[in-house]
Amino acid sequence: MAVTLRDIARKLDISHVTVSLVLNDRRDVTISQETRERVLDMAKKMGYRPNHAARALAMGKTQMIALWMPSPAKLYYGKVFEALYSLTRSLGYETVFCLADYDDSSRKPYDWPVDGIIAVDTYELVGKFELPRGIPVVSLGSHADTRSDSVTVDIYGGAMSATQHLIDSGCRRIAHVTTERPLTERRGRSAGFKSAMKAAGLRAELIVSDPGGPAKVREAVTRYLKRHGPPDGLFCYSDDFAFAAIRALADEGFTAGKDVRVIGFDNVPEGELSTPSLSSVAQPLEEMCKVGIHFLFNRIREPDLERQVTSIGMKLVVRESSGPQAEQSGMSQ
Amino acid sequence: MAVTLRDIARKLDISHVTVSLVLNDRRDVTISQETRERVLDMAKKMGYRPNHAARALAMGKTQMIALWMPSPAKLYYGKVFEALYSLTRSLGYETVFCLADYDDSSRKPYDWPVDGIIAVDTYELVGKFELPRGIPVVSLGSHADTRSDSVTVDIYGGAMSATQHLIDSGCRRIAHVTTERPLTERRGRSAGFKSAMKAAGLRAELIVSDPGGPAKVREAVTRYLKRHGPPDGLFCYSDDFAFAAIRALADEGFTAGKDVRVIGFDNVPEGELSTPSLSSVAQPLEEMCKVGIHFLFNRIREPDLERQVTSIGMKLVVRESSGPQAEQSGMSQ
DNA sequence: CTGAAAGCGCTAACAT
DNA sequence: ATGTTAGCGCTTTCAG
Repeated sequence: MAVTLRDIARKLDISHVTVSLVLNDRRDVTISQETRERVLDMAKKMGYRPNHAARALAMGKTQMIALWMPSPAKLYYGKVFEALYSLTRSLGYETVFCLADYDDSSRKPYDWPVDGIIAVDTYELVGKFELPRGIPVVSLGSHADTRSDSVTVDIYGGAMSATQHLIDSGCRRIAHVTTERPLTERRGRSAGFKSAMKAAGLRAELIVSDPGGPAKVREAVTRYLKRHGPPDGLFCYSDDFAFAAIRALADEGFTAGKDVRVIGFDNVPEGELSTPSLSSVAQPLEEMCKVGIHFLFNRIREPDLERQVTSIGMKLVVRESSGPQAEQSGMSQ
Repeated sequence: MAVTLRDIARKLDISHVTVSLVLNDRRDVTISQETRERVLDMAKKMGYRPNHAARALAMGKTQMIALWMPSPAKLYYGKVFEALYSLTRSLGYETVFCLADYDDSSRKPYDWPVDGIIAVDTYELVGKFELPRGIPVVSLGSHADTRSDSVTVDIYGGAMSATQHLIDSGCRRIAHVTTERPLTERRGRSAGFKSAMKAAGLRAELIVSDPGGPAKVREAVTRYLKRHGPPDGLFCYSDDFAFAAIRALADEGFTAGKDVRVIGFDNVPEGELSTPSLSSVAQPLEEMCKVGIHFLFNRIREPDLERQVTSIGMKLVVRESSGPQAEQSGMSQ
C-alpha cells in the first residue's frame, strides 16, 4: 500500500520521528544536514505522500474549511465560490463544499471535522442553522448571525437606492421581481424596495415567481405583463432574475432599457456583457470574501477573540437596462 | 473537547466497541435492544459527533471524493459542479474541490486521501496530470485519458454540426471565436470547425482572444470587426464567449440573429433566457456526470475492473441567435 | 451478546 | 542530533 513515514525510516535505519521532523521542515529542532538530505531523497524516491487523515487525527486540525452556500450554478454564487476557494487555498487549506439550500433537506453540514466554516447567505435559506460546537463559523451576506462572526451586506440600502434610481428616472409603476422564500428577511430587498416606494408615495407592485429559478421567473413576469401591462420599472431580486425578466419583456414585445427600465442585483460580470448591459446593485463580493476569510482565520488562531462584525454597503451600477438618464428628476406625482 | 465513543461507553459502563457497533448500526452483530437504545439516547444527549479523521484512518477510506475542474464561476462549470456535487452527496460522500486551471500553478491536487477523483476537462487545462497511485480517477469531458476510466464528449462532432448549420444557413464568412490555450486538442472545437469549413470549400476565420475570460473576448471581437467587418456567422468556444461576442457585435451596431448568426457551445440554461436566445451545441452534462460518477463508484467498489470508457454525442440546439432558418440550403459557392 | 487488544499513520513530549 | 514512548478516535479481529 501507500508508503509511510516508518517505511522510509526503516529503509534508512532511523526513527520515523526524525523523518517526520525533516519532512515537516521543522527548523526548531536541529537535524544534521546529511540526514535531512537522505530523508528527502528517500521520500521522493519512494513516492511518499503524507496521510492527512492521520495527521488530522494526531493534531486535531484538518487543514480544511467548509463552504456552506447556495449552488454555484447560480451566477452570483459561482463568483463567490471562486473567491472564497482561492483565498482558502492560498492559505494552504482545502475546501469542502456543502450545499445550503432549501431543496436540500438531507444536509448534515459539518460531518467533516473542518477547522472552520464560511456560511454564505445561509440564514435566508435554511434559517437559524445549528452551529457546530467548537468550530469557528463566520457568516457572510444578508443576515448577521448574532452568534457568530459575520460580514453583512446592506441589502436593504442597496434595494432602496435601486428603487430610488428608478423613481428618479421617472418611473411611476415599479414592480419588484422576486420569488417565494421560506423565510422573510426584515431588512432585505423587498423591505428596501417597499420603503423607497412608500417614501415616494408610490404603490409597490410585486411579481412573485414560484421557486425553481429563472425559468419560473420568466413565466411569472410574462403572466404579469399579460394581466397588468408593463410597469415602468422592474427591480429584480438577482441578476439571473433580471435576465429572465428582460427575456419575458422581449417575449411580450417590450425592450428593456427602452420601454421598461430594469435593474438587477449582485452585479455579476455577465451583466456587463449582456445586451442590453444590465444595471445592477453591486455586491461587494471581493471585499466580503476577503474580510470573511480574515475573520475566520483570526478566530482559528485565537478562539477567544471577541465577536468580529462588520457591514459593507452596496453600490448601484447604472448601465443600459435601466434606460437613459432622466434630464430632470421631477416626475413624481 | 468533543465527545468520543469512549466518553459514552464510560458513562454507560460498557465497552466503547459496543458503542461503535450500535452507532454504526451494524446489524451483523447482535446487540440487545436495551443496550442499543441506551447508547443511542446517551449519544444524542451528549451531542456525539463521529470523528471522521479517526474513522478514515482506521478504515483507509475517507468518504470524500475530489472534484478537479475549472472554476464554477464559468457558466458551464457551475452547472457541472452542481450536478457532480449532488450525485456525490446522494451517495453519502463529501466533496472536496480542487481547481484545475492554467492560472493555478500551485496545485498539489490530491493532497487529501480522497476515495476517488473526478477530473473534468482537465486535460486541455493542465495536460497530462500526474495520476495519484491507487486512487481511482475518472476523467470527463473533451479528452479521453488513456490511463483512466473516462467519459468523453464528442466535441469535434458538435463543432462540425454547428459550423455546418451556419454554412447551411447561407453563411460564407464564418469565424471561430476562441482563446489561446496552452495545449492544442486534436479533436476539439477548432478542428471540427476547420474541417467543416474545408469540406464546404470555405476559408476558416479565427478570432483569438487573449486569456482572461469573456471580457477579453469582447475586445478581441470588437477589434476584429473593426478590421475585417462582420462575418456572416460566429461559432464560439463557449456560451460565455458567445454572449461576449454578441455584446461586441452590438457595440459595433450589429444584431446577433439578424446581421450575424451566432452559435455558442455548452448550452447553459442562461442561453434560453437571453435576448436573443442563444443557439448552442448542448453538452450532455447530466448524462456525462451520471455516467462518470457511476464509473467512479464501480471502480471504488471493484478496483480491478477493466477500463471503463464511453463517448457521448452533442446536439445542436437552434434558437434565435443563429438567425432565421434558410429556405434553401443552397448558398454554397 | 459483549469486552480486550491491536493498530491505522502521524505528531508531541520527553529522553538520550 | 536522534530515538522512545504515548496517544489522537476509531474499527477490526478474536476471546469470552
